[in-house]
Amino acid sequence: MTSMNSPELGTRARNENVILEAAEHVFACHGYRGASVQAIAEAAGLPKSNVLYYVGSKRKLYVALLERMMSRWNAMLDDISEDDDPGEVLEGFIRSKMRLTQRHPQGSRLFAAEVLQGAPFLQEYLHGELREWVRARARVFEHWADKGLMDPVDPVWLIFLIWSATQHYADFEAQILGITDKTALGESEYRSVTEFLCHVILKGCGVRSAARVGPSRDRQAIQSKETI
Amino acid sequence: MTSMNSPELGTRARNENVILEAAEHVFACHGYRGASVQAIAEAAGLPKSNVLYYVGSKRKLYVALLERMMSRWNAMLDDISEDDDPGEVLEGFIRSKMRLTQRHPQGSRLFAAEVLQGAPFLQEYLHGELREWVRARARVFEHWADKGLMDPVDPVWLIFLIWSATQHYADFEAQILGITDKTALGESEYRSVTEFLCHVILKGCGVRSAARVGPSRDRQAIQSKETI
DNA sequence: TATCGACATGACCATTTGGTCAACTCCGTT
DNA sequence: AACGGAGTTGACCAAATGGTCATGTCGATA
Repeated sequence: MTSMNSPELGTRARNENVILEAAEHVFACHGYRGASVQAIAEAAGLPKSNVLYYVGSKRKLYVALLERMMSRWNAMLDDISEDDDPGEVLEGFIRSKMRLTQRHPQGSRLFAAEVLQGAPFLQEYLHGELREWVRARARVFEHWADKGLMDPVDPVWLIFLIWSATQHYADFEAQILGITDKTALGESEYRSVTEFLCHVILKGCGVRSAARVGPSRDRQAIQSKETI
Repeated sequence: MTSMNSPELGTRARNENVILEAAEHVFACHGYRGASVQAIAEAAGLPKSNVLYYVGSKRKLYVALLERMMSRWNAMLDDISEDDDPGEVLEGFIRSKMRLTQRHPQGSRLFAAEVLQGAPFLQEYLHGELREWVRARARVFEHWADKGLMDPVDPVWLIFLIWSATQHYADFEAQILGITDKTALGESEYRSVTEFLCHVILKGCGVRSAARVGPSRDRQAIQSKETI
């Protein structure tokens, strides 16, 4: 294994991957307490002892998953400035967040389950990094409102609106499938929802939509960013 | 006890209430599997045996809580018709749903946890009653769009938008508190969020806002409805 | 061939799980 | 005073929980 860290993953990396995927699913379904190592092991197709051998403990596994999800989230974030175009920024945010939801629904649900139980493992992150990120964004939004580029809405509520509206399609997938009578949310649904959200939210905030003619430079930038 | 079913609750009713409240909290935090009868009993201040004596089993308790939450939801629902005013209806929906979130955050979280695990106990409801309710609403929205009373947005996505944006303030309370650095969401926050959502969503759908001068007939109707 | 470290896993452990049960108190009726 | 049903609860059970450990297998190096 020391001799090869080449394209083909070593045994360790391969098994850890399998375990992480399985665990993300089980934790997302049942939360931290409700998930059992046995269930994760079965989902991974490995004996329980083997799972513990790789991940150390249930707690470490859970933390590793949360960290992976937060790093995906961080990789999605842009810095923005007052000089940027409000329409482009808002639309970019909506599209990025929606893409995150689409690509990592399990991770999104894992995050939701963690927050539902009071975010015991994410207190620090929420009160630190994320809070500052939101405040920075909020300041810019307020500046835009002052300049008359958008309605003077509460910028924090606006961020939460985008967050919730996109997150919903992962967390409440079961409800959406039940109601729309589909068996899965496909590319076309995600596209349709994204367009809808861009329309309603931008218009609702009095932001003129960014020029939308085919996939723009902006959109490609987002795509390449999200390809972790 | 047979002789008195007067104002003062009997022992049974009183204890069942205590247990339901405690259980709603624990189930909302940890989901069905993650909640233990022991934890519920401690939260209720009763011995485990006593809890089981009243509710029969963990499963029955969980189902009872879901049913209570769905009945609260049903009690909130209006029938609407094409002749109603789109602004009034949309605003009424947002306000009602927000009030439900505010009054029953535990119940909202319980519902979220249930849906997160794939809604095993609510399949029937989602595919039946709720689906029909959404479809009926959607038809009316489409009719309004045809008449030019609102933008031709996908009515189902619109319903989900309202659902998610309001639900968020219960389910992600921990995140919101962490980010806004508050310790609780109070009446003023809920009011502020509600006004924000009404503004953005109505404007975003191209619906002219209903005449808003103080608490209207409409608003009082909603209030009295929600007083279960 | 012997050795070593990564990988694999069944046996096992203390604790907790949901649930049962028998014994008990308490109080209104006879 | 005797009875009976609602309420109360500790003792108990089999099963599942997270985690440890000893015993392996296997392939690369010496």
